Amino acid sequence: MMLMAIDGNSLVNRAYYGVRMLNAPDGTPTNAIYGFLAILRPLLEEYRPDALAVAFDRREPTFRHRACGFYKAQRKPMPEDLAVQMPVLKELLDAMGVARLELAGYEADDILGTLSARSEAAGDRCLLVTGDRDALQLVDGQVGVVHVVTRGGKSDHVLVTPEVFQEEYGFGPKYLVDLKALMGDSSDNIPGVPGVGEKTALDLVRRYGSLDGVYEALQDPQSEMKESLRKKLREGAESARTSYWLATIFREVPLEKCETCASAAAEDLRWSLQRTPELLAMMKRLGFRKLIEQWKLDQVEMPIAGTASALQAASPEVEKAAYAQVRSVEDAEALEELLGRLKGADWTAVSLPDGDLATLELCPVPGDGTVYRLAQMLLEPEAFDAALGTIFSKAVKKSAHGVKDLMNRTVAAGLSRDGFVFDTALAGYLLRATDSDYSIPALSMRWQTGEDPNEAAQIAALTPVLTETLEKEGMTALFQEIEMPLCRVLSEMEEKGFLVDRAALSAYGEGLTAGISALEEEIYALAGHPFNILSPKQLGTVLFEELMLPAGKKTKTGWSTNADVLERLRDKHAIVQKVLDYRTLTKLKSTYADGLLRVIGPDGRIHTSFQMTVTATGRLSSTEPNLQNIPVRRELGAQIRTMFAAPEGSVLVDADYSQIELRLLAHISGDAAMQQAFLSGEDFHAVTASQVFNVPLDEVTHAMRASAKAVNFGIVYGISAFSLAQDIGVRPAEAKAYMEAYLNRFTGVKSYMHNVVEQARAEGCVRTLWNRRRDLPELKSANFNTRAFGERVALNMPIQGTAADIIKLAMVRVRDRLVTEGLRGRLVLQVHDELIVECPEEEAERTAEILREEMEQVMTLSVPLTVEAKYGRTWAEAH
DNA sequence: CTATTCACG
DNA sequence: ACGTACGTGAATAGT
Repeated sequence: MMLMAIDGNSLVNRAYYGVRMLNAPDGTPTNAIYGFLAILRPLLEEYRPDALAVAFDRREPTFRHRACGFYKAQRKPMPEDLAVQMPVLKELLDAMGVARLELAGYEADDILGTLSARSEAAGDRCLLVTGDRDALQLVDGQVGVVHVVTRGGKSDHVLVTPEVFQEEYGFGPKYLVDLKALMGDSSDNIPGVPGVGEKTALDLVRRYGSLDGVYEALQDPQSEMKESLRKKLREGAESARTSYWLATIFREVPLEKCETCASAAAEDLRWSLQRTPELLAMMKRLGFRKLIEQWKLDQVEMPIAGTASALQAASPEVEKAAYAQVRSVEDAEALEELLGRLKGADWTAVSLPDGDLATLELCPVPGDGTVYRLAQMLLEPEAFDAALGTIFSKAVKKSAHGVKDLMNRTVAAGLSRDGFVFDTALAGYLLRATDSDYSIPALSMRWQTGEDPNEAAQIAALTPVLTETLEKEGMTALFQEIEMPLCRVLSEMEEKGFLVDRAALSAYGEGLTAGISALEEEIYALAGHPFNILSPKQLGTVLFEELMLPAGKKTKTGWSTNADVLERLRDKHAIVQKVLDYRTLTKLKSTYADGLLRVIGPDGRIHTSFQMTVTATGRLSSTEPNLQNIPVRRELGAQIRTMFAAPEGSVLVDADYSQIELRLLAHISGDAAMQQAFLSGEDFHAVTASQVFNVPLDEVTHAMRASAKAVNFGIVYGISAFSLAQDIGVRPAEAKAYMEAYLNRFTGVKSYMHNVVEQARAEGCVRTLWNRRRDLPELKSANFNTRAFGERVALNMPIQGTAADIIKLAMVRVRDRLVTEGLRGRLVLQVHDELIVECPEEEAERTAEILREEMEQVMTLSVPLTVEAKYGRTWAEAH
């Protein structure tokens, strides 16, 4: 017997924020309800519980509120469009026959705690489903928590067992309460011990076992604890006790008093899906066609017939939608038919409905629109593997959604990356680079390709529409010659990864910790008391109220405490420099030392993901981790680059474009003087300085060059005199004079700035040299700031975007050159104007040569594109 | 979740 | 008179 108990409020909140917008046919919002079921369905399939219950919070104050006035005192009310969905969800659960538990005075958490306690007592297993980490305190031998998380906008879940918890926290689940008593929880208004954050609290519980253990150790003068921490713990003792009580989930809720459910005995919570006409009617009313299909709810009416026809017969309002027939391929004969169809088709839409290669859906085109579903489970292993081999061969041309990621899957399964000819996500992105959602439903909405819930069918419908639109926009070459080939290159780079010296990084982190502790003590001493230095709010109070330093800029929530502001205050008080240093060190520790250590794979390498559909300009981005923002500007941070290395016998070759954006400005604007400056081969910023300040080249000072450099960058970004003044620390009038002098020397740039904005206004978009486009609705805005922003973007995007086109094409060429010349070097990283290849030592020179050649020759411009290529054992050495 | 801060090109 | 540079991602605090 296994009971699954769900925290309804927690799940519905995740669902609400996870699903953007969704309405029933009658217009009422349904996103939270849909999201709830979308999270629940895979859980039911995966864990197959015998019994099911959903617990909800009630509006009434709980026993915690009664005892403790501030508990969740400022809890925000539920958003209106979520609140209206709650009764509907409950009605739906009733229609599904799922037991619903709620009781005034108790939170859903407490009901879960009680159910799990009772299950354990009865010797039953129990799975608690929640998005709330607090419930992890309930984990025990027979009690697991399915922790629902949102990753990258998608809902996912992790089964937390005692072992998993121990591994992650370093102590047992029941001490989670002790942890929370120390660190507090701002979202629940649990204060904890002021000044003790997550790090300290974790360390304390690991070391002393429990809250009691910590306070016993506090009594012991022998125990190793810094005086500042002792002070915090002493002062926070009472708060910690209260927090402990608040954080403890109550496990003896009188469920018998619950009015929404006749009995909470496990036997009476037994559940299996009953396909009733009432449930079907309700799902239709809500417009959940996909769920009706997935749960086969319509089988109550037409048990055998295909889903599409059943729906059409049952529901007049969906009659228009002729959904694709989905055929499950379950025997050799059906497989034969599918392979025949693939052979006869020009191309085939492919999708992985479960996100892995265990299930494929294929829609051959041209064809009769049938979607073939191929499931590993339903076929002989040999037959399934052979089918995969054929499908992912070069001969079968495929269109898919997110080709790079699909390639990662195929290659991990020992299959090839060949034959991908179209990517609907990538095409959708190229056509509208500023959209935020390129999911299949979003694309089919935008491109009006119908409402078929089947992904493969949608890909098949979208592919020709997007192909034509790309052609019409003149973007076919960009798509075919740059973006599609780049999928393979990036997939290979992600697979290879970048080798990191784990031990060195770890030691570096230890060093930072020492520095951080020392600074912390000094800052507390200077402030006169401990506080959270990383909290802008608390820091602002200390600096601007207690120490009475002159407050500068404001943010919408209070005083600004950013580095710009603090640097101006550096000489006013000794604490300021220490705070700046503290920020630097904690940043390096948390984001880089700890952050990178967390993602080093078993192969000792970091495998970043490159995002191809994120930026508005055409650049790539890098996530989990971001390897495009590894420190370099300051020495301490740049040390991290010594830990990115090549393996023994290999080197890293690092090639970067020199001033590619300014060269593109010179080319695109057609400014003869600027082109001449680049053709002369002189130091460009110095030449600019000599022009702007009207002095001979050899009389340009460092300061003049620095100012000219700032102006150069500013021009590329569409700067104002005010911001330039801010940047280089002169008065706006002076900055304005620089800019005027600059634009009078480079009149081509001046007219370009004017023309590009004019053209953008006329056409509603700007383009790169490869016809990558960005829409600019901002230019038509009634808001001055929005319009000004649009103008700056109009100036910048063609430059930044062309640079992106160029390096992407270079990546494809470099990769092909390395392969066709039989060299063993492979790209490992791109950082916007820089490429890094890892190669055997003996191929270093040749590889550097190829990088330089391909990068420089990728396009012929009116100015040379120059590349500097170096190599070394580490990234620091090679750059 | 949003806001702030700070790392990169 | 407005408000003040383009493009990103991650960590943390606080709502």
